[in-house]
Amino acid sequence: MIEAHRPTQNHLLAALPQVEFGRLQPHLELVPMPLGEALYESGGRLSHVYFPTTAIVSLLYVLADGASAEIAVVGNEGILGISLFMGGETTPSRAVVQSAGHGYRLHADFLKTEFSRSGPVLRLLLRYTQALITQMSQTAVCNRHHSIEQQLCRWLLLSLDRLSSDKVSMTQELIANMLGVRREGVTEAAGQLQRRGLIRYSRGTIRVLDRPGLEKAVCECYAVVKEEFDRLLADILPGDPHQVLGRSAS
Amino acid sequence: MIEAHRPTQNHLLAALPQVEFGRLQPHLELVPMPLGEALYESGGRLSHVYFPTTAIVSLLYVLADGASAEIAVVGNEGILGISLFMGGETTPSRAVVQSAGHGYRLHADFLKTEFSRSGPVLRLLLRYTQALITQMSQTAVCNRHHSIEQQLCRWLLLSLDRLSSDKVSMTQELIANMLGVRREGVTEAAGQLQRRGLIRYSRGTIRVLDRPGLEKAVCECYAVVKEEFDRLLADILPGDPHQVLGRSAS
DNA sequence: TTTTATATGTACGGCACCGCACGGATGGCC
DNA sequence: GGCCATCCGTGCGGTGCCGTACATATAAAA
Repeated sequence: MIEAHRPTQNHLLAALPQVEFGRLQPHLELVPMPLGEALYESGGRLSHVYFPTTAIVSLLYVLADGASAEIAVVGNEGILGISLFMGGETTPSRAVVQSAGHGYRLHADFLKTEFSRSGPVLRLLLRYTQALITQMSQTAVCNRHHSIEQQLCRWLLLSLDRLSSDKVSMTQELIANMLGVRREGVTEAAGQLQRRGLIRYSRGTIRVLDRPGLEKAVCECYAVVKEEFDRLLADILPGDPHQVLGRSAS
Repeated sequence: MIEAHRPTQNHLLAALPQVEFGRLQPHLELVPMPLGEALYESGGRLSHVYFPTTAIVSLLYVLADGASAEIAVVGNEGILGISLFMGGETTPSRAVVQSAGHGYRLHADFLKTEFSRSGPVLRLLLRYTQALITQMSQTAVCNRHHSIEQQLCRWLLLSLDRLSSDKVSMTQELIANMLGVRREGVTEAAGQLQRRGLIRYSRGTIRVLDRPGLEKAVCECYAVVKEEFDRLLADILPGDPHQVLGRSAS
């Protein structure tokens, strides 16, 4: 089955007024985002910004000794490459495709021109950036205070919100990398959740069986981030104002 | 001894071109920042932004159970209340004065007007915001992977960079709150550093005896944040381009 | 089908940090 | 000086996660 790709599958693009969207549209380029691809590397110069539609991308920090941690997740609600319009050109983080799919990209120069018009594009991107800051902050606190199991729940729900499916394709090894913990720790936590009937794990595919149950097991961090996204983008994004994120599958 | 207060003690204000600074200056209001004061609370509406000059302010996240963690430090190199110009009006974090001093504040409306001119003020504030994002991200990773001792070193150096003294006034209890660890953990770590002759602790005052030694003991996170601040603000701030942060005392 | 690579489950000692409890030290205050 | 609140040091058992090692299961390749 062939699925049609449209820029408006990205919520930020969809939120732009007609005029702005019209200006951008001819410059939006559909690109595949295969699993594991790095949209940009730590310190690397950015040539484009990316608007995921069906893909999910992780913002990762990698330490000198190879240890890493995910500091934020970006899906079809967001944009990658904020350092371009924030003025820094580069960041010390990596952006790695966590779930394969597609997205649209836009040339750096074009975005900067658009941004300097100080119109809806600027306002929208800054709002989104603030939401991203909230996500990063909450991640920092979660890293400090919550168990692996709680963090796994948070991670699963964040991914689920950005997919139109109840299946997350991801090995425990990769999840461990995201969370910055041992692979065995994830095995352990996932085993717990499975025994409680919340998920079913099999070789790189997690099926969520009981989402309400997951939401009971997760720490507060998930809700804080979700509500802040909804709040910050509610008066900008169209549709149900209290559901910026969330399952788009019925 | 009376010390004169000048807005340009804040590096961001000092970095503004004459014209912009001239517009702002009449609206800048000197305010004391006593230890423990909250400049804003989680979710609270902001009436002003703050430019610290001699004070240091912590951005704290507090969890429902009372546990907390510092996600960033803001001193005379920065500004508090970024959610005002980012468009969100509020954030889920608290801003608490960690080291007493002074700063200047500016009415929200005035700042927003200035920001909407899309001139140097906007560029400067966005650059700073990106540097802040880096600090938050690095904190998240540091929370995950580094020992209390390393984090204490990082915290001390970050504070030192924002003071014009080698003394940090802060009880171990408060530091523990910032780092999101037990007070005893800080006692332990500080004891180690003291035994190695790097610091001297006595009832709420830490004197740094061997800063180079501290810089050897700290994890990479400190340098990453410092270099990113210097890089992002180097072509904006006056003076030595490689020393945005750092001891201003000789 | 057999082989091979990859993914997941399990076990075990070690350690950093936690929660708790208490003793001792310091400095302000009467 | 004597009292008292605050701050710092220390000890102890518990636990969550780590590092390591190895066994098993599944899917892909030969």
